[in-house]
Amino acid sequence: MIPRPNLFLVKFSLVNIFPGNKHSLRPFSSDNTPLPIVTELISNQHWGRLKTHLQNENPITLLQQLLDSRSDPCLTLRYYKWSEKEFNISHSLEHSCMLLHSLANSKEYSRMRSFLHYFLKNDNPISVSSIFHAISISGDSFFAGSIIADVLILAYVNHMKSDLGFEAFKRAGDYGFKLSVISCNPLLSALDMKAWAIMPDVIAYNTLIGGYCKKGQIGKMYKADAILKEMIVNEVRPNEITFNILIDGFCKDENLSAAMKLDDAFCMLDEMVGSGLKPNVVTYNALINGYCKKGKMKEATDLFDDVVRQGIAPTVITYNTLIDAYCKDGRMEDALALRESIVDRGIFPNVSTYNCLIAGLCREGNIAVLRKLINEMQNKGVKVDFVTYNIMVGALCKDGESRKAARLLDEMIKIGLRPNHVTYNTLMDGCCREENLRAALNVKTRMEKEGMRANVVTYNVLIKGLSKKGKLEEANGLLNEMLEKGLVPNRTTYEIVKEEMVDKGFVPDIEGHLYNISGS
DNA sequence: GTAGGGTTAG
Repeated sequence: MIPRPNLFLVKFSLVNIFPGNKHSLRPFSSDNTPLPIVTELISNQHWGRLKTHLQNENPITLLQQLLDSRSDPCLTLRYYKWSEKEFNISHSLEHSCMLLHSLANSKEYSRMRSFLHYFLKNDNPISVSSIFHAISISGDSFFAGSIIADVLILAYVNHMKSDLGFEAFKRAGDYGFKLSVISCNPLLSALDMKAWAIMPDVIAYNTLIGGYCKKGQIGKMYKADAILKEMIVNEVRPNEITFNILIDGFCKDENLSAAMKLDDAFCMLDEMVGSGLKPNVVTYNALINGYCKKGKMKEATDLFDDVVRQGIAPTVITYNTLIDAYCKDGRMEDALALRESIVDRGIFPNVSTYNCLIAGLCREGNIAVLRKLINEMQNKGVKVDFVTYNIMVGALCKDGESRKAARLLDEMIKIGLRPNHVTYNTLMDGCCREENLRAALNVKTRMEKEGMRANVVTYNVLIKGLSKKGKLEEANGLLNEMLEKGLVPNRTTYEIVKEEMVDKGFVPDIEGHLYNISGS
């Protein structure tokens, strides 16, 4: 038997392979403030200790640093509120808007709502026009600005200040922010203009349908389909995007009784064509991906040929879908050849193309080609991203090289790439596999120091590691911590620590979702 | 919950 090559023999340092990345070195935190320590104190609500830390510092400067350092906006929000109360200060309008922008970019809509509620609570005398000025200068995302305006109007209406809400409505128009039915309907009702209430438009319906398609429960597509019918009844015409969302949803629905069929997706395609809409490359990408993910490579390539015959130009995503499928099917030569051939069609492999191939080569343990491919990326000026690092961290962990994987984590931070949950969770899993529980727990501490909160996967990995080594008490401690933090355990949690979960009153329902019979 | 397709974690 040929021994599996040790991945790290390649001297796998993406920085060494990518000298170009060295120039983009960014400091992780400012030199004079130990930001990770501060974020940890905020995260654990150690306000007394934080106050000691702040003795010689301006609380406003710290807010500025938290905002500048891309810290978790929820954490920054917590500090914002605490510092206002503790030091009896009011943070500036601009800082408040910066925080709103970062909450909007993180899709923390309910926190935005409560923040604006808090902001307007004390009969805030700041004029609507100053607020809009601050919104426009404190962030560069037009999209986030629109959401802030939306939530602001809603907050005015909820505070019985519909005159100010109406003023904000007009200002939003001046700045070109796009408002939604979420704020406009309540505003119009407040102004007793019910007759003019805005019907949800195609974008609102598509958003709603997309929301159902993303959820993983049984019957989600039934509900999504019901909304399609509802929009037609309300005389809102579905467009290409509506059908693309639905087709993609059906392709990814794992709960269909006949999992190997793609009937529903193709019924949708018929309905789309029947409505006079023309399927585009996005439609076919979703269908090709559906075939690929169900292991039907023949059908996938036939459909691809059909698309080309129709004169629809495949995109890099079409090719990435096929390349990834070849890789996962063990057909690395086909995958590599396809990546070479697309250049002739004027399509250039991007970082995702390389990520698919790198993941495939790692699975095979084909280090020689892996090294060649990474050189090629460098020559073609395609920069590695955090997914590339996540793949490599995963590969090293699988090889029992979690310490080397940890070095890659350091490296990615050094070159200014931000690790995500996948990075930390993968590394923790690697440490657990090597029964190095202390290292795994250290990774969790580190992730929290950097302002990233542990998620359900984090806890599942650690609880599994601890239980496997018989440390049931500690595992139970983490399970409690997870529940205290308001995280919802899932099926995996249940499978790992069934007894403890049952003790706590959790039972899975028919769909595998957990609910708590003790009512808490 | 702020409209669509591809790559990474339990």
